[in-house]
Order: sequence, then C-alpha cells, then structure tokens
Amino acid sequence: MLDGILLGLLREPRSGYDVASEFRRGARHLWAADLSQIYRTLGRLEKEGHVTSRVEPSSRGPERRVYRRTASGKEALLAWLAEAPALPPERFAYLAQLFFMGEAGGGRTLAFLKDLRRRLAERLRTLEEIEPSIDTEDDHGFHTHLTLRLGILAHRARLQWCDESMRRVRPRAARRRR
Amino acid sequence: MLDGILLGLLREPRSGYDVASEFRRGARHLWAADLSQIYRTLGRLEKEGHVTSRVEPSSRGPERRVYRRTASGKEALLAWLAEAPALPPERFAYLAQLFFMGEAGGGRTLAFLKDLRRRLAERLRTLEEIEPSIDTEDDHGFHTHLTLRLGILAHRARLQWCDESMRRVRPRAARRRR
DNA sequence: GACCGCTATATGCATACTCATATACTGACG
DNA sequence: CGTCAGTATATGAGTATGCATATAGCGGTC
Repeated sequence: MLDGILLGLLREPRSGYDVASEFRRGARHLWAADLSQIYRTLGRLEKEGHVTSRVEPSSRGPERRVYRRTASGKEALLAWLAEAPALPPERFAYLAQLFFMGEAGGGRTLAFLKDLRRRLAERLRTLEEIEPSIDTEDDHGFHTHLTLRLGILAHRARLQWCDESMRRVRPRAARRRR
Repeated sequence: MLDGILLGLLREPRSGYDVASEFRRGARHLWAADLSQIYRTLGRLEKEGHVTSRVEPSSRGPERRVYRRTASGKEALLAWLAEAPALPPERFAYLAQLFFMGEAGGGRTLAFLKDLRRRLAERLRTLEEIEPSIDTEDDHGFHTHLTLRLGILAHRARLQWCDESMRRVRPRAARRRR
C-alpha cells in the first residue's frame, strides 16, 4: 500500500527524507508512515525495479540518496490507481474502548466522550487550517483538496456524534445516581 | 489492542471460535480480526495470566478450548478502558488512491467515486440493518449502539462527500474534453 | 569551541497482521 | 454412502509496522 503512495510522491525525483517531509505536509491525514518504513520501502521498490537511486551531495547536510521513478514504477502506480477503491479494514481503537465501557460501570463514558471530542476537534482544526492553502486549479491540487475535504466532513460528523452521544449519556448517568 | 477487545468479549467464558463469531456479529464495524490472530492472542493472554483455558467437549463438532477471564484479565481490561481515547493512525487506502488520481489523467476520478459510493452505501446498509435489533436499555447494548451510531453517521457523511465530489468533478471532466 | 536543531540514511528488534495450510468432528442432504 | 457446510484449533511463512538507536554533516548561537 505504501508502495503506491511513494511512487505517487516520486512524481519528481526526491530523497527518502524529502518524501517523508512531503508526506507530513500533504498526506498525513490519509496515511501514517514512519521514516524507517519509508526508507525500507524505497529500498524494496528499488530491488523491484520501480525506482532507481543515486547518491548526490546536499547543500545543507550529509549526502542524499535521490530516488527516481522508472517506467515500470509509473506502470505500477497506474495499476494501483486502476484498482477498485480499497476499503481498509476498520480499526477504531477508541470505538473498541467505548464498546466495552459498560464494564467500567458506565460512569466513565461521559468523560471519555468529552476527551475524545477535544482530540477530534483539534485534528479538525489542523485540517481546516490546511484547506485554504490548496490551489484546486491543477489536477493534483484538486485531488488533494478532495481528500482533505473528506477528512473535514468526517471529523465534523464525528463531533456531532460526540454531542449527540453526550446528550444521551447524561440522563442515564443521572438515573444511575438515584 | 486486540487484547482489550478479547478480554471484553470474555465477559462470559467462550472458545476462540465463539469469540470470533461474537466479533463478526457485534464488533465487525469497529475492528477487523482474523481467526488465526484471535487464537494466537488468546494464547498469549493465557501465558500472561489474563485468561485460563480448559478443553471441553462440544455438542456439534470437535473439542473446544474454552477461555475464562481471570481477575488479572479484568484488571487489564479496566486499565485499557481508563486510558485516554486512542486515535488510531489514519489509514485510508482509497483516499490515498484518490490523492494521486491526477496521475491517471483525471479521467478516472468520476468512475472511482461512483464505485466507492456504491461500496460505502452497501456498508451503510448493513449497519442500518443491525441498528434496530439493539436493546439500548442495558449498559452493554447502549454502548454498542453508540459505536454503531458513529459508523452510520460517518458513512452518511462519506456518501455526502462522494456526492459533493462528483458534482465538482463533472464540470472539470467536461472542460478537459473541450 | 560546545551545543543544538535540522538534515540525512540505515539497521535491529519486537510485535501485529495476513494468508495459506493441516487436521478433524458433526449433521444434513441427496 | 459421499459430500458439503459448519464447527473447531493450530502453525508456518512472509509482510508491515513501530520504536529505538547509531552515525554524521551543516549552520547558527551562546
């Protein structure tokens, strides 16, 4: 999976470090990846012939290993884009916690939702801050904006759900106290 | 992470196979897990003393290894529930594809979104079918319903996003044809 | 000149996860 | 009686991921 992302980011030749920075700036909200993971994957892509690398001097640090996408790499990228939309396995750790919160007596649910709401709101804020900086005229910018937009709408829906849930929890908690 | 879920499902003694079935029925929308992964994790939880197991005859199949949660297991579960809400690393494979869809010339975006919408709508339908069957009176049912509810709201938001996105894509595609 | 932060690559280790495969019992259906 | 679906456990192999750590150049600041 990371393969496609790295091949996509290598639209222009870049070092692993640059790819990782690009990643953090533009794609952080859609995929998480570690520097070590990126280096390893680039290494594998090179063995597979999807990229080539060349060591080049850097103006402000140690030597850089610059990766270039090959024709085969471009092909692999297009093949990935031609695949059906990949719905990932759902993995919501906080929902799993909430699912069993009844075992904690139910008294913790409200505090948990409050905390969750705060964290989600924070994430939403960072997404909203990025949005106006995207130029939607060119194709890449347009698609970037589409993905960012889902992040924003999804987070808003989650916040609404937090509010709805907290409204439902309060009377239950009150009943328990009686 | 799976530890907490398994310990939660072991509110009553169950075999690995039962846990997996329970999983598919009630928690499929919040965490994905493989049977082999569940067996292995139960094995580890036993080594750690959080569960014990005993082989018992089955009425309709081979022998079952039934797991029981220990006091230490209950403690570990409560500790997990007391942790802050765990926001998982974002991993949206289909968003990653969309992010780079400009490389495919942009002509594929609409078909991609249509396909995605269909898949998401299908998932939403299965969630909505489960909803009315949940009894929200008891604590576990209530919390189950909360998590299901987020699944439903999140999917509705995604569908809206698909529609919004398709409306934005069409004029661009028309412009490209000129 | 010492130290800090950023740039830059790479590896080791442990865990998590996926997919395939082996084994074997039971009940239903044709 | 054969076969299939469902019940049931377990392991091997390969991949992905996360976290820590080692190394080292460069530029600025105190």
